[in-house]
Amino acid sequence: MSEKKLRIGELARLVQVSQDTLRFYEKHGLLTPSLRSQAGYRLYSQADLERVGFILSAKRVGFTLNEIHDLLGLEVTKDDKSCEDVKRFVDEKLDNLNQRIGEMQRIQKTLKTLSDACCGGAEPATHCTILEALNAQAESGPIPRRLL
Amino acid sequence: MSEKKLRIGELARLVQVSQDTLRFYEKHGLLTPSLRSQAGYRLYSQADLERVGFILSAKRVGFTLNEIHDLLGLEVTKDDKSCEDVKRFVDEKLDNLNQRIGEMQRIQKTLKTLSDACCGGAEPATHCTILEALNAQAESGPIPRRLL
DNA sequence: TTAAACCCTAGAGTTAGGTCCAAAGTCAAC
DNA sequence: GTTGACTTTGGACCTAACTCTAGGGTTTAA
Repeated sequence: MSEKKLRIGELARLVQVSQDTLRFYEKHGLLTPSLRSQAGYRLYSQADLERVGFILSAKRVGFTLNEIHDLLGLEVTKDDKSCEDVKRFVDEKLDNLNQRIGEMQRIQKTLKTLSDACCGGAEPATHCTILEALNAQAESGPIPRRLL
Repeated sequence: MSEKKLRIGELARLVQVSQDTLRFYEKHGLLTPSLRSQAGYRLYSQADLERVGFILSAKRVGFTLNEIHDLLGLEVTKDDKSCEDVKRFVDEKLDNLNQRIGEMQRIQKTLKTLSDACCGGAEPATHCTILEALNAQAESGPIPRRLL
């Protein structure tokens, strides 16, 4: 009852990247298929699938392949003295993840302001560009000035 | 009472990028200084400063320079029939911004799981790698299994 | 038993986003 | 009136992350 293994083409289709990309990740130590067939075909396991899932996900949120490599390499062992290092590294990543989420939310608001203000909004052409929308936001700070 | 203009070095220091980068953005149509001195020096206005701020912010959250170029080009005019287009474009960006925020939060949780579980946590070496942490998360779905 | 569809490797090429350099002009201060 | 810190241009160079090509082996369905 060994699990079903995927060949490179199947995995590629499944996760929507090219076969070249998967080979590229392998060359750079991010994803080594757990097995090869007699003919030398790469055979990917379920775990490999999860791994590539993480890689792509991390990539989408802005980690570089190098960072992802490091993340995947993180491992805390029982007798750990590297614990501190791991925690430091992870916490740093957490920090700038937080910062970027904040920034994204800010841009999200800006885009929303733009989208709302422009099409059939009450004010016809007041907030008309990204930068005006940004300004509109900035001006309405903690205490929204326009309402005073 | 014309506003204070910045030369390229001052702006560069202010926003923490190289002068080359600013010139690069100019060459690619993202940021043209509002003025040049007689000698041909670039002079950046307050508005230019805001613009570069937006560019860098958008870049940090994962927009490409091309996308940023398009975002900056967005403009809704009074007699607008392009309104639909703008809205479509912006809403699409909003969508994948949302998706990426979700993904970031997921990774954030994973990292937190890792950080918590590893250093002095109750369970010593159970969740020890990113992928195990991911799994731990997945297993505790809507109804956290471990607690049942 | 052969054609179509798959896989392999090695290495060259591409794109985005800078970064570096050389040769030369400008400006403030001493 | 020259030194030193600034600026200009054009073009070469760089890194990350693919993407493509050539030349060849494998598997499977007809």
